[in-house]
Amino acid sequence: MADKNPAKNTAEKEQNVLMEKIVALCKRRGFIFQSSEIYGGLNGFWDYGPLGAELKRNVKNAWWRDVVMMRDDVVGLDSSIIMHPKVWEASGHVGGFKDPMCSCKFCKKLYRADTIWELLTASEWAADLLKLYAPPGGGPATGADLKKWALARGKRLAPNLALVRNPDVTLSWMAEAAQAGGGQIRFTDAKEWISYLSTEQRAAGPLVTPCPACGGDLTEPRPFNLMFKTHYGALEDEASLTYLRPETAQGIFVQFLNVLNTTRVKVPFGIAQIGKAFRNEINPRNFTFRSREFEQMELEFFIKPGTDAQWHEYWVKERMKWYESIGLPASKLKPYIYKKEELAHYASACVDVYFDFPFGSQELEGIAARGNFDLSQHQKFSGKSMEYFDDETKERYIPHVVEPSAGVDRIALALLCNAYYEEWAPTSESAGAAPIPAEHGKQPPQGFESRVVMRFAPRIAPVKVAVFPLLKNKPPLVEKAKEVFNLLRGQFVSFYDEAGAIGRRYRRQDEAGTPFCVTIDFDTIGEKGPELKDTVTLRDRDTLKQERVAIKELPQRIAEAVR
RNA sequence: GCGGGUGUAGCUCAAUGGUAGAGCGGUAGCCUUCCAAGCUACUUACGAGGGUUCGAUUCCCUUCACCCGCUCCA
Repeated sequence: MADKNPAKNTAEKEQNVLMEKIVALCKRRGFIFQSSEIYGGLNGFWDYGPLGAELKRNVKNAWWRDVVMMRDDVVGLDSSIIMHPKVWEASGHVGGFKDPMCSCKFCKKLYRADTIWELLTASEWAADLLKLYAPPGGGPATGADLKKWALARGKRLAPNLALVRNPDVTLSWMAEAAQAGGGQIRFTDAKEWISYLSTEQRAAGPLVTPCPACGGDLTEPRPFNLMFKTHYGALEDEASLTYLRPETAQGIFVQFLNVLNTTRVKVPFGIAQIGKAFRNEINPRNFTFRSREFEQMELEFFIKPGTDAQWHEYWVKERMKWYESIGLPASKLKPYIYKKEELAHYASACVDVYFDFPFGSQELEGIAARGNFDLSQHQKFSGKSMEYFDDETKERYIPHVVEPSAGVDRIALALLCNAYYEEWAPTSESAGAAPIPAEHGKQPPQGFESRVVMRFAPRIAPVKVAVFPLLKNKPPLVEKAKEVFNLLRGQFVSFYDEAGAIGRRYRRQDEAGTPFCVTIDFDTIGEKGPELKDTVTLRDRDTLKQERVAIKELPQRIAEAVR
């Protein structure tokens, strides 16, 4: 393989450095901590600190407000994490949720067992070798042909294939097997033929499946069960085995009839749920992006069969708009439209919402048109009819469903990555100047100092407003500041700080992403006369501009900005 | 799961086979101080478990976590 483009390497390195800075800030400021850190941490699990908890709650509240509160056609649900084990048989998770994996004993590559044959036929060496399975003369090639291939093309293309590693041994056991079978081996198909040529010694075990990359021996498929097993009841026997839910969606399908019967909803309508889900990811990576315990926001929107395409399109648009409403810019959001062959057999369409993280473009949400697969499965497994009677058309049917399913933790991470910004802010000697964007690898000019600011949309910022007395050793200022703080804290997540120099307190709030800081000074307590009495400075996080505002106007000013 | 790297204070980084030091931060105090100001004091660390050794943060082994690459992502 040729060297990677050095420019790309540099860019990648910068992105890695950026991600490291974001992770460091998350820990330093109390957004995200490693789970069980004092015991050395636990791979794939993360805790949210005081600021992270607020951020995450804001994400969930924004979603609940826009998807449930503000709509006539969606109701909420909060189902249990542990459900009847049959739920997971019906959903297909028990059967299909464990992907058997094989790895190559030679080059160590890892494959999903059910994709290997596909990869093989696409690989250069197997495609080349397969020409000998059905040569122009017909029938599999002779041992001499195979040996010739092994010594020439095979050596280059598939160095670890048994036929190439040790052609004489491989071909001789095949010849023996042929003799024992009466002259010729009857291969059921090309797949089996390849497996024979991949097996150096038959006595050592079953036929070998070769590695698509190098031809080496793959291990037997090992099941990876991606669901967390647990037991209900105090006895840990087979009968009490169940799972922590790998998605919240099934709780919705399972309670479909109860919701239908208690809320007088009519198709089309949706059931929304926010909650934790658990998956034994093979390889957690990229900070909180792929965690083993995570939180989902899922909507199952039930529709009349045949209206799938239009509702799917509707929800894709709605959801893209929503991401912009919480401050993720359209330029970093991309829809990924599934190709026909990538869809599950029951799905008619699926679009993922991708976000440009520093570690690449990754999925935040999937919006799938799943037909009536889930309700049909539960009807089949439970024996309960999931049919809906449409009063208007007098039709009876199992509703189809469009499922927008979003990851709270991924969205929170996207917000953190998007908010992180380094710039050069004026120091006291050039106070009043506007901040300027930092230039990579350079020092700020005279009168400026670099600052890190989390530019969250005010709507999702963890803390909305911080209140400071200019000096803490002047009781009238402190008293007044506490009064203002108490005025605001009931309406907004607010923070009171009197420690250290005022500039330091501003910078602390910049790293927390607090959009507003209110400072009580000597004018507030009337030292400069009655016209400035009971006014404060309202400082804007992004522009650093200060404005003189009457205390009684503060709640409205802030409310308008954080709505 | 494989390969490579890393692990010393909250952060960044030192030193050392004889149990560790700085800068920044944090806390407290002084200061009529609006963008990480100044002065003073205080605070905190060798990821975990074994082994070698009189003695291990340092050498060896194991393990855990994090980062990078491969792979995977129903």
